[in-house]
Amino acid sequence: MTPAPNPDRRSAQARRNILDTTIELIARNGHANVTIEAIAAAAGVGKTTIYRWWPSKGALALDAINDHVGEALDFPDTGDVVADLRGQITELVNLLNGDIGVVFRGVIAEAQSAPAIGAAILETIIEPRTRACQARLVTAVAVGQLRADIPTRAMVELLYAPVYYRLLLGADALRPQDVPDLLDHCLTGLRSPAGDRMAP
Amino acid sequence: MTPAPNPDRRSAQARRNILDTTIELIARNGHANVTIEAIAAAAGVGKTTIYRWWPSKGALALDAINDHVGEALDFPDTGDVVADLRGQITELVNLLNGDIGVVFRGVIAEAQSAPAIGAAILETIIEPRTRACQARLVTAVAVGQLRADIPTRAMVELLYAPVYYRLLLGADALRPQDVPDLLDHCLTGLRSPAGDRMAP
DNA sequence: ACGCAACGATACGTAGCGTATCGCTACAAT
DNA sequence: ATTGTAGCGATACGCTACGTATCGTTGCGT
Repeated sequence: MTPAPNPDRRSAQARRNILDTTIELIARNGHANVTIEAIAAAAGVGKTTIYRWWPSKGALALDAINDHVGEALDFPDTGDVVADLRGQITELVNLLNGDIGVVFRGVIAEAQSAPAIGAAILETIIEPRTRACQARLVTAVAVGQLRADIPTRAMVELLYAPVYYRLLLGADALRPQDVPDLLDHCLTGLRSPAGDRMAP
Repeated sequence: MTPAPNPDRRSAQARRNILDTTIELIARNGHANVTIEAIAAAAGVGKTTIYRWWPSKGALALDAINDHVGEALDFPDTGDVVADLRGQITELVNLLNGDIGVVFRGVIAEAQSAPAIGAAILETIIEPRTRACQARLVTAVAVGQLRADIPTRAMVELLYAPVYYRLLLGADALRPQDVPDLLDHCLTGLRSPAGDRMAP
């Protein structure tokens, strides 16, 4: 293996240009249609520099996402879990409807054949926010706003799965204004409150 | 454009070999790690033959999926919508946990940067089964088993989104034995039946 | 002033793309 | 029976991007 480079001597300027250019190029052309050489050229950087710090285009794009999103999407606690979820999911939907959404789709795509990328997505994006959401749900369960007989982990998946389903498999994007209904359906359930009146 | 080939003179043998080999190779190595040249070689076929009938690896893989799945995953109607959903979703989970799951993940991945593939997935896989599910839900609504104030389209997404979420973003696969609980959570909802007892 | 390591640039061999061009063969029309 | 047609497998082609190696250059710490 090539000797590891020294992060202390790393050019902050080159890193910034690379991360910004990555988002811009992928957002415009799609992940699969952007080459590392093109990113290097557009960023005014030697492609050696990219390969020195990132092992693949997917890893670079994932880094660019995390750099751009930063501390956004943190979880509030107003006491009303429905309002908190509505706010957070709406914010996520807005983010995914922009440039970040295109880049994220590409990274998830690459992860389907590259387990290392999948693990990195989970570790840097999904898991931290899942845990934050779980923590919020735990307090909601404690005050009786949510059922206590469902693992909060399962709740998180149930709430966010439709967002990612629409991102990756939907005919069109989920709109922010659709979030309240979506949330209500998850919370109230599909079963009729009237019960089964099939047989007379 | 190259003149369209005549389907009547197409070699059924070559088509069979290509479709079977595609599933086999992608299931073993992952979509991104299989080349059309490798499929042609393993199928004992000239790569010209593949390019003559399929425009891309994604289109070929999608065809191979549809060929292998065939009429499976049809929708029963036993009168009990919960049992019917449980059976159908379990069947889907089993399918996605096998070779088809690997191939499908690859096709969805390719679709993220290739809108034509995405449209083809919707048209040949998602939409027909969504409509079949919707039809079953409509009868369930009619007999009072499901709420009448949620569009059946939204219900379908709510039920199936967690399956695809786990397929594409999960740390590990959804097990068939997890389906009943998942279904119950969707049907009953996350909100506590006791109501909010936060403030004394 | 010096040395080191990251930098941008460039060259390189390799893999796979998608197309073109071979006879060869199976089948349909005559 | 003969002939024409068109899909077939094989092979060669130019091209693009990959990922690595190797330059001289530059900027920073000592």
